Amino acid sequence: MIETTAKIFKALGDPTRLKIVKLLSLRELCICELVATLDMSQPRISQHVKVLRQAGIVVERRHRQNSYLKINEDLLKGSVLKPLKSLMNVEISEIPEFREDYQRYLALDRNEDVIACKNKQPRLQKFQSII
Amino acid sequence: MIETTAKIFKALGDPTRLKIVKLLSLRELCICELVATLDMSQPRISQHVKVLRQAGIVVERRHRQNSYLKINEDLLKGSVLKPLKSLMNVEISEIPEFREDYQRYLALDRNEDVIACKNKQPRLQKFQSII
DNA sequence: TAGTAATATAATAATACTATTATATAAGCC
DNA sequence: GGCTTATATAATAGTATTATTATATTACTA
Repeated sequence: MIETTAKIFKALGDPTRLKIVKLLSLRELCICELVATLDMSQPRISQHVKVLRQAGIVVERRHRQNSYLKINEDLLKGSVLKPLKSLMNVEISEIPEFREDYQRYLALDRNEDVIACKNKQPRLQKFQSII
Repeated sequence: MIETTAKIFKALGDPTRLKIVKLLSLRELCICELVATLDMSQPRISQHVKVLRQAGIVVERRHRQNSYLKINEDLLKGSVLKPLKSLMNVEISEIPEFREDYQRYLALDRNEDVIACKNKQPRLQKFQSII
């Protein structure tokens, strides 16, 4: 869950890949058109597109020798962020990657064995985990 | 614009930082509480928090020696994605980083000087750039 | 079938990230 | 002032990303 979400954000966290995504929002383009438009080397484009594909951000349509790319409709609907939304909305106790962390958090929260800070400080209210 | 957007996504594109964000969605926590909860070294937490702060994802409140962190309200409102949304919604011709790229794209689109692919292929319809 | 176009992959060099250990700073407390 | 706590920064080693050049694959085309 954490890994999958991180992968999507990581894929969007690069200027070249964001440029590709923006161009694909205009229309479907093939690799060589991206190469010509962005004036970058073909392997460079191919490699970045691969990252975007593996993160499920763009989809590929093959026709003859060409590889036509377009944005995954989900991204256009704003639902790329579904993984982040569910990460933020789901109960932390139900997230496998937090199994041990959450136990420590609870202990700390109850001031039990895990004593993180010696001086107890005023604290803002908890807030709900809606993203 | 591209760089700023990439920075935000890059910041969220790391498992440790996503864990920190999720924990901060429970409540405000200080560095040492994050250290105790995630059972990671203090410099490791501090460095990741710095990245999140610089991307505007978390905000810091200083009290005595402690550094209390909470999620930027904007993130909770779902508007971290504002930069991505505006990137996707704004006219590409108005994005400085695309100045030269867009000229090449137009030429290619009109089949002018930039000849990207030799064989012209059937093409999906353009679609609107709504994310 | 030889040649070319479109894309993919490999090898590599340069750079950037991550986590660690060690040390510094800064704010209390005795 | 000397000690402790909380956090920051530096130096470093290991790893991962990025872009390049060179080469391979795949699908036409003449």
